[in-house]
Amino acid sequence: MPVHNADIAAVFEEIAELLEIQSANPFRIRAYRNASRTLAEFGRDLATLLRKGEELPKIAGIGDDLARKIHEIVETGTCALLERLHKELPPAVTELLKVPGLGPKRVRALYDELHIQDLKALEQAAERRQIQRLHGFGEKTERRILAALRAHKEKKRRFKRSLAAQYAEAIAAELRRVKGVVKVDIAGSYRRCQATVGDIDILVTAPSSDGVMRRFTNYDEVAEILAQGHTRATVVLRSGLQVDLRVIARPGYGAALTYFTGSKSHNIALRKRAQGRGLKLNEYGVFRGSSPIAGESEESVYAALDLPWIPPELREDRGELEWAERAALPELVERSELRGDLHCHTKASDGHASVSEMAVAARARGHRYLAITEHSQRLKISRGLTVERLLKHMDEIDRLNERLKGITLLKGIEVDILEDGALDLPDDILGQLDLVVGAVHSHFDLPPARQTRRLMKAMAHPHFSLLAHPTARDLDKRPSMDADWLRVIRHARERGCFLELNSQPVRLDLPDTWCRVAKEEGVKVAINSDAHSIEDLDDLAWGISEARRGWLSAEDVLNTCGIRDLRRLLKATM
DNA sequence: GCCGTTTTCGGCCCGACTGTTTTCAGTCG
Repeated sequence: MPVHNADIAAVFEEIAELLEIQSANPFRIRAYRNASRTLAEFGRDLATLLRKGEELPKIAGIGDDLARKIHEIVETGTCALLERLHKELPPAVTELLKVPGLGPKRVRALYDELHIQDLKALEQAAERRQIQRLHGFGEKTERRILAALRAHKEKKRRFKRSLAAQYAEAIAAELRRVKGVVKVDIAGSYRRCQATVGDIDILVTAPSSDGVMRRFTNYDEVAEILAQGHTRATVVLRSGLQVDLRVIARPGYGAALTYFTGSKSHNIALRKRAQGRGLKLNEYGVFRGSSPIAGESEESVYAALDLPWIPPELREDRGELEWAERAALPELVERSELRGDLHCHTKASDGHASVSEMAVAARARGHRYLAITEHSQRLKISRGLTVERLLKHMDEIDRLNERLKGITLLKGIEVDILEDGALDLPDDILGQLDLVVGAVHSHFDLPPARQTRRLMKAMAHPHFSLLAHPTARDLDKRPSMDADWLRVIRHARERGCFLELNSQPVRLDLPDTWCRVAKEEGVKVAINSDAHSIEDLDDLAWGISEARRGWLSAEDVLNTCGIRDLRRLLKATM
């Protein structure tokens, strides 16, 4: 079985959890946890590297011991330490840690006292009222465990950012109306523009917290109040979305916003940096001893640590502090820099507007060009175009271009990439188009090697321009396809073709981490709406957010070019 | 277990809230 970085990361995470339950040295635990996280996001596949006989690259947080264990895991799929821990503690106990309210200490107590080692045994013990009798537990804790187990069965869902926005903005607006409130910000992963969010963090600046707390907990969408204190409260809305509120006084606003924007690991990195300068950073400010030296704005916080302000989208502890220190952070792409859109549909296939309606709407949004890219014949459910219908459609676009002012329509197609990597229309037809957008709509779960070959074969086609929604992920129901994405990206560079970042809120595909790899590999990314209606043209905003999270600048984005440069770049692919 | 313009040893991020306590440990973000 091939071992991926994610598998190595999983072994380290499990070791961390088991050590935690054993009350091992917390810093040793942290070392495994940090390593797990680093590896999960590491760009190059370590197993492949080692198999080629290459040295393990120097990775921060991986020392001699963990490097040895990586070798071991790559070779055997597991490691001796994990096996030993499994002998001391049943593997399933780690799932108990996922129950809210249960940490390592309580899991240990449950195992030692009641021999509970999985969720089922936990539920039975709670139902029999055995848990409340344990030292350090009580009736309330037991009830909470039962409730959490029930919620677990329903599975806590993550919300697409576009959906969370509707709930979050409404509650923020409500809090802005409370008397005395100075400022309301939505922080957390929402502000960092993550594709999905697990909960919402709202930060309120107000001289007194009472009115805000009252309005928050009485908000009519609140289904349950999980916690409520003087400065913090947590509720669950009827939609299932959890919302955390923090109220702070004015002076430390910037420090609080930084703190509650996260990410957690970015915060930790910042605090370490503060510490290295003899300072202390917390949500109230930057302190030398007990005197505050910064915190009124985010800029002041970063400046106190000798850093420029870092855009929220980059705050993931993916090297942004080092790049900021060298003043080398990218100038992130903005919506206003897009000159056009290279993927949309009309009534001719499964869209809702006519070609001319889409053109006029795109022009009104400042676009200088719009590629019309209907589905191809195989996708019958979307009324994909046959050769005959496509030829007719191309005529219509030509005629429209003659009378349209201020925008150019490009003739394209979203052609299906078939299971074997062939394209769903004949070469001579594809050759008559301005661009060929290839897309996978079937066979998402081929073995990775076959999936990779399929994509590379499609991209090698002489008329191929752009790979649409490359990983085919659906944030509500389907993970990214398994393929060797680094190879696919490098193949795009060799072929001179491009990758799409599809802006539909449910896709946001190419995902941020691969955007960054594409940038590093010199492959331009097209940020497209894949609009099926006029309103969908505005989805580009979501795509821009994902692109910014992927460190993309205007120069890394294909459709920031003017039409002449765009045609030249597309020509090179044909 | 990692790491070093204070250190190869001795550090390693910080505070609020809850429940079970009777002054605080455990958990969470």
